[in-house]
Formats: sequence, structure tokens, C-alpha cells
Amino acid sequence: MKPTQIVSRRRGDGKSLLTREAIVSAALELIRRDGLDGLSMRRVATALDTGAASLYAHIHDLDELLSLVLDSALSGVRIPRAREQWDKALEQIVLSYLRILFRHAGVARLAISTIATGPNSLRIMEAILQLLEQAGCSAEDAAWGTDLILHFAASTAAEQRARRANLLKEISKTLEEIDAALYPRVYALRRDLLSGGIDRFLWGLRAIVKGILGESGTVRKELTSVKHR
Amino acid sequence: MKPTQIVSRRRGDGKSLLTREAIVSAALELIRRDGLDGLSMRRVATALDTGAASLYAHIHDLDELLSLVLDSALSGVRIPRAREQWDKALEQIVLSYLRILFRHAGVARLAISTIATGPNSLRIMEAILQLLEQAGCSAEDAAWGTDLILHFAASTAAEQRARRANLLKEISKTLEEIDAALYPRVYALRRDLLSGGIDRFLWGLRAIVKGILGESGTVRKELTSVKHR
DNA sequence: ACCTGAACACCGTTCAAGT
DNA sequence: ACCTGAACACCGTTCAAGT
Repeated sequence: MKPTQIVSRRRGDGKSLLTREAIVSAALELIRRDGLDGLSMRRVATALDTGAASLYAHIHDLDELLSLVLDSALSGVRIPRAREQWDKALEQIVLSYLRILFRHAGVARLAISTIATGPNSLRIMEAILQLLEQAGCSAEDAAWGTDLILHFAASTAAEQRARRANLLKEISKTLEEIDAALYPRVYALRRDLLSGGIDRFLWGLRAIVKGILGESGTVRKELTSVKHR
Repeated sequence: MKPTQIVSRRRGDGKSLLTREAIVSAALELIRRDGLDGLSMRRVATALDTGAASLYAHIHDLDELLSLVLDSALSGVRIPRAREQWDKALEQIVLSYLRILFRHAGVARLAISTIATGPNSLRIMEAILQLLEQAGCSAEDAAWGTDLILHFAASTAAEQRARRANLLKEISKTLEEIDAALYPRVYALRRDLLSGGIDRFLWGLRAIVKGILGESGTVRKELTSVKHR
């Protein structure tokens, strides 16, 4: 009877079409504004003027949405073309990764708890693997090293984020009140333990990279002997 | 009239007294059995034969409970007395920490997302700070280094845990299917990226420690000049 | 002081039913 | 094929009321 009316119910009214991309970008917007805890299927649905059930036509479950959101955020990570100086290039990539994680609260926590396999994660891993090999790492050490570096960056970002919130005050107050006789070093270094922004990050990155290169080759043999003790 | 009956409603019937300790140990038991996602106020309450509301007389909120659970688990971390060989002692402590996190699924995830300030965390930090200073670190580097080491151990444990679940199969399948032309190194190293147990952990720990010691002193000056670029 | 039941404001996910 | 409302089985937390 009225065949022209049989179209997506999303057309005609003000609503835009419901797509995977629209869902992911709404979720990213939400996570950016309210943090990871502010994200829920129901809230994403509300932001898109629909019910939570509608999302399941495009996305398998919350876990999948979170993976997609992480990779979407990582699309902003810049990888330099020229790579003559592997150490400079490595720092650029990892700083860019850090900045992205830092920009959106909550995405850092996501990066920690997920073993990422999205295209942007792969892009970043590929670049770091290449640089570590260029630096003289064995392929196997580069694999573990890449993982180590990315984990370190994600942890740093997540921790910095936690500090932003009123948490920092609370924690430093707790550290201020600990028993200085029982924990003399912790007490003496209570400020250093919480200090540091980009300086601390670069310090850690360089320590890790130096360590990876230093370990390369020599240690695997040692380890096998340790194992059999 | 019947003054002898006016006692805790917890007495008389089979129920044991509701205490902070009982709540924490029930929560730890739950987390050990079902993982972090299996833990909830309501489930802890049920395990103690009561309603969720009753817990709030002893514990401020879920966050506090999680902190208490983490520290309770960390009471199992052993710290050797004799410390002539700082490197051996350090590995013993960190391996003990790792083993504890590994033993109870979910506690590792907890250790990552929390900046721990419980007595057992402090105990562990104090010991590592001491060993790093003994190794020749400056106090400030020891502070950052301790944090770095503990984070690394927690990340490792959390990731290993994630692998135990059916997640590993899924991830390695995904890596098996990626575009080898686009990501040649990731593809070539797909097994190495997921491999490794205690070997990989010791490799990383030694890399980090070597890095920390190598960075000590020289780098802070560099960093200040970098900052002003 | 400690414990309780009921209520409030949320969750993720499923499913039959609509277009 | 896509979208929907209602339902199911959960959450953390509060609060008046009981002992």
C-alpha cells in the first residue's frame, strides 16, 4: 500500500543513521567527557536518541565497543616518516601515544586492560618493532621490548590521570601520615614517589630502552640456566 | 523485660560476627574464585549471610573494600632478611609479589588501577627503595624506579591472567589473520609477542633495573635542557 | 552501635514484536 | 535488515526502622 514509507525508521525524523562509526564516536565523546566510568551502553544509546538494545545490531557487546573506542582514539597517534635517528623517532611515537592517552581520560585505563589488536595498535607496534631492530635489538627482544614500552606508557598515562582527580590529595595526605620510623625511605621520598610529569616519563622510557638494548643477546642464555636450577 | 536478649543479632544463630576482617577475607575468597568481576558488595554480603547494606557499617564503599583486599593479598609477599646481594634480593621480592598477584586472578588488575598505600604495599616499597639505594641509585631515581618495577610486575601478572582465559586463543587467532604485508614485523613476531612466562618477566625486570642504574645521575641534567627546547 | 528490608537509580543483554 | 519496548538478572548506595 505505502511502499515508499518502508524505509529505515531513522530517516525522516531528525535522527541520523545508526552506524558502527556513529556508535564508536559517540562512545569516545562520552569517555572523553566523563571518563571510563561515564561510559555505558545505555548512555551511548541515549546520546544517539535510541535504546540500548538497538546498539546490538551493530556491535557484539560492551567489550567490543571498548576495543573499537581504544583503536579509534589511537588513530591520532603520529608516526614520523624519516627514521634516521631511531631514538628520536621512538620518543616521538611514544610521546604521541602518551599524549593521546592523556587527552581522553579513561582511554588510558582501557589501554592497560586490553591487549589491543586494532589496526592503529598494529601500526604503532609495527613502527616500534622496526625502530628497535634498527637500534640493534634481536627480533625477539624487540617483540618483548615493544610490549614493555607500550605498557609503560599506558601505565604512566593512567596514573597521571588518577592524580588529576581529587585522588592525589588523598594519597599524598595518606603518605604524609605514615609511620616514618617503620617506612623511613617511603616517608623521605613521599614527594618523589608522586612527582613527575613528562620528565619522569622520558626518564623511564630511556631507562627501559637502555635496559632492553643492554639485555639483548646475553641474557636469554642465562635465563635458561636459571630455569633448571 | 528481657535484657539478656538485647545482644548483637549476629549471636545466637549460626552467623559469625560481622567485622571488617571477615568482610575483607570473604571478598578475597570471592575474588580468588571468580575474578575481579565476580566481586560485588551484594555477593560479599550473601557470602556472609547478610544484606549489602550491613557492610556499610564497617566499610565506607566498594573502593575502600578493594584497597583493603589488595593489601590483604599483599600480606603474603615475602621479603628476605639478608640483603648482601641486592640483585638477588630484589628478584626474590618482585617474584614473590608477582606470584601473589598471579595466584589470585583479579588482584593483579586491582594492583594496576590502585595507587596502593596500605601497610603491605609500604613494606614492599620500603624494601625495594632500600635495595635500589644499595645498588647505587640516587634517592630520587630509586623512588621512580620502585614505582616502575612494581607497575611492570602488576602489568605482567594482569596480562598473564588475561591470557589464561579463552582470550589468548582469540587474540592469537586475530594476530594470525592480520595483513602480513601491512604489518610484516608484527606478523613475523606474532608468537613472540604473546609468548613468555617467568623468563619474559625476569628479562624485563633485569632490563628495567639495568636501565634505571644506567640512567642514574646523568640524565636529569639532559632532561632539563630538553624541557627548554 | 550494629544490623536490616526496602527503595532508588542505575547496569548489560535478550527477545518477541514491529517496520 | 534494522530498530524498538519491555523484561530479566544484576549493580552500589541510602535511609528509616528495628534491636
